[in-house]
Order: sequence, then C-alpha cells, then structure tokens
Amino acid sequence: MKQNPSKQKVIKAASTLFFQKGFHGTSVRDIAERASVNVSSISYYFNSKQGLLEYAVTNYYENYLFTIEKTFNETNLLTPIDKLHSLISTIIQYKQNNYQLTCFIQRELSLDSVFVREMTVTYLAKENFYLKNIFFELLGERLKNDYKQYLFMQLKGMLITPYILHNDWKNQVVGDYSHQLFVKKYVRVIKDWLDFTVMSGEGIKRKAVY
Amino acid sequence: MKQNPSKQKVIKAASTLFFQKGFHGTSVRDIAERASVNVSSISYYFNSKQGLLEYAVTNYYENYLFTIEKTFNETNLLTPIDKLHSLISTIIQYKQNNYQLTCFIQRELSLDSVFVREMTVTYLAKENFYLKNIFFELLGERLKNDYKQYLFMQLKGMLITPYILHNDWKNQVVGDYSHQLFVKKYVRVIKDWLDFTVMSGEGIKRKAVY
DNA sequence: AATATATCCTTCATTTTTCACTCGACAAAT
DNA sequence: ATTTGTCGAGTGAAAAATGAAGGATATATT
Repeated sequence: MKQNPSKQKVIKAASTLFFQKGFHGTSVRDIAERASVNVSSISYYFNSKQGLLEYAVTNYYENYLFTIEKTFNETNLLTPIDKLHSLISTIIQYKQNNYQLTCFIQRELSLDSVFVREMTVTYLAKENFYLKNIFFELLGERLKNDYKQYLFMQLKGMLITPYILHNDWKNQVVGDYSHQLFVKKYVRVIKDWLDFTVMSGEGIKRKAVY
Repeated sequence: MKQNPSKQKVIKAASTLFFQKGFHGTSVRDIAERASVNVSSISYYFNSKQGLLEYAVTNYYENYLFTIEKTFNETNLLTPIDKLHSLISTIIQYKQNNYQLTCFIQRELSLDSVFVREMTVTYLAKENFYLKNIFFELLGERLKNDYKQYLFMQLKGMLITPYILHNDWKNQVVGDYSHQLFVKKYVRVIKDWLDFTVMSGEGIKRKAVY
C-alpha cells in the first residue's frame, strides 16, 4: 500500500486545492507547486488532469462503499433501526476522515457532466440502495410514498450538509471542531431526528400526515 | 426597471451555464453564444467575467434579503413559531423562483475565495440574523447551547439541500417537480421537523438531551 | 422641423494571458 | 542496462480582455 511519495503528494495537494478552488479553478501548475513536484509528473502518473481527478474520486468511492458494506454486513444481528444508526455513523465517520475530498466531490456532484453521471450510476446508486431499503422499511406502511421520499431526501441532506455548509459549520459550531467529537455529536443529532421520524411513521404522535 | 434586453439575456444565459458547468467551467464565449450577443458586450456591461458574476450574485442576494425582510416585518403579529414558518416558506419560495442561480450560488459558496467571504459577511450574516434569533428563542433554555447550534445547522441544511442534491431530488421525488407544489410540500416537511424540535426544546417527550 | 451632438450599444480584429500537455535529456534505482 | 522517476523548456490551443470603429437612438440646438 506504500505508494510512491510523489504520487501521494500530488493527490494530497490536489485534494486540498480542488477543495478550495474547485476542479476548473485549479491548474496543474498550482498542484505541482503545492506538491513540490514537477508539472510533468502529473501527466506521468495520471496522464492528464482529468485522470488525476478520476483516480482520486474513484479511490474515494471504492473505499467509501467498502466501508459501508462492511458495516452493513457486520450489523445483521441488530434491529433495523440500530443498523441504520450504525450505517449513518459509519458514513459520517468516513466523510470526516476524508474531509476535503468529501466537500469537493459533493460540490462537483451538483454539476452536470458525463463524469458526474458516471459516478452517480456507479457508486451513488449503491449507497442509495443500502440506505433506502432499510429506511423505507422502517417508515412502515402508514405514510404516503410521496412523503417518504421527502423524508429520505431529508436524511440524505443531513449526511452531506456539514460538507457543503462547511463555512457555516466552522463559524457556528463553536470551538471544538475535533473530528471525533463532531462525529459523535452530529450522529446524535441525526439519531434524534431519525427516531422521531420513524416513530411518526408508526403512527404515534404525528397526526394527519398528508 | 425595464433594463436593456441584451444585458438581461446575458444574465439569463450565464445563470443557466454557471448552473450546469460552474463558473470556471463556463467561458464567456459560451455565454455570449447562448445569449445571442457578441462576446465584447459582456465586457461592455460587466467589465469582466468576474464582474458578471458579481452583478448576478449581488442582485440575487439583494432581492433575497429584501424578500426576507418584508416577510419579517409583515409577520410581527404572529407567534414566533408561525413567524419562523413564514420565513421558511418565503425562503424556499424565493429559492425555487430563482432555481438555477440558487443552485449555482450555493455550490460556489462552498469554495474558498475572497468573493465568497465578502458575500458571506455582507449577505449571509443578515440571513443568519433573521433566522437564528427567532429559532434560538423558540428552543428555549433547556438545551445546551452547543446542541442548539447543531439544530440550527440542521435547519439551514434543510433550506439548501434541494439545491445541492438537485440531481437526487429530480430522480427521487417522483413526478411532480412543479415549483409551487414542491414549495408547499417541502415546507410542510420542514414544518414537521421544526414543530418536533421546538417541542423537544420545551422538554416534552425527548429525554436526556445531552 | 431639421440638423447637430452626445450617449448608448454592438461588432470586428487583435493582443495578452493562461493553461494543459509533450518532448527529450538526465538521474536514480533495480 | 533497463526501468522508473524527475526536470526544464517549449508548443499550441483556448480563453479573457482590449480598443477602435460603426450604428442606433435619444437629446439638444438652431
């Protein structure tokens, strides 16, 4: 796993710069300079700027899905709701561990390009699969399908907002931006929402839902 | 208020292209072509590509804040919670009416540039002001300040997710992407969350919050 | 009313800048 | 000695910006 240091340096530099300035906003020269390597190295390792992007993103998602699947399989003995909690925790954890790439990719995903569409069908479809089934199962039969979709989007929103509103988060969420602490607390916030939502789905307390 | 049609055409074209391909991903030629005007017109009206961006964004936010302030002042007779609901409704409404710019700006805001920072202090600070005070007031005294911040971020997240996960929304939220219908339904989803959250803040039902 | 003047808008041609990528030489490692 | 990695210079294309000139329209002057 110990790769060429230059290659790693390039990826690291690219992650940071893409995160700060976006893909098109960053030039290969910028990356090379930050990584303290020659510009040509980038072509050498990744063929092109686009190649570098694809390498980084693919890598990110492969590990991402692997991590999710792992948790998914390890939590078969838990109740559905606990299983979902575990998945959420794993996801936030992973994203926090790969903070810059997460922010960058999330932003880039909102564009309209071939690359994005490929990523979506290849990786995001799977992520969706793991979450959606279990979430819908938890919601039960009482709610309208329509409304369930909205709730699901709400959940997905919670899984990404820290990586989109990251400026707000930094400013608002006082002091402790230690990753571990953040994961713990934020997962808790989602958990509270989730428990309430599922409870509503079971017909308790919430009246006349659509 | 009836401005030069060419100028308007440029802004419209730019909004669409920035939305699809991002700021750096779009060339002024693309914009000029789509708007059916000469390339130099853009320099003429906005000095530069950057100038065009700033004009569009500034304009967007001026109106945005104006709309919020209007609602804010018109709802003084309502209870705090209803006032907040009104504000949320207004915000979603506005964003939906300026869909492409909203998506684009939201994405761009997650970058790290001087321009973004300026926008943040100039406009987003005010938006924050209107929402935060009232939201915190509603939450009461029981919750830890820390936790309130998280809840507030959760709220802000809900106000933007449709404009960041717009690909997901299009795919998932079945059929009806009619703006009016969407506003109505989505505001309802947020309302449910809000009512629950406020209720928890008052100490009902939710136990051992932090 | 007719002409002159100024202002606003558009176009074309050109320059300047930026950027991704290539090439061939050189060095290090195996 | 062959592979692997590094480097500087260079190329061509793309894109932004400029500037001068031409038209249109409105305003002012006689």
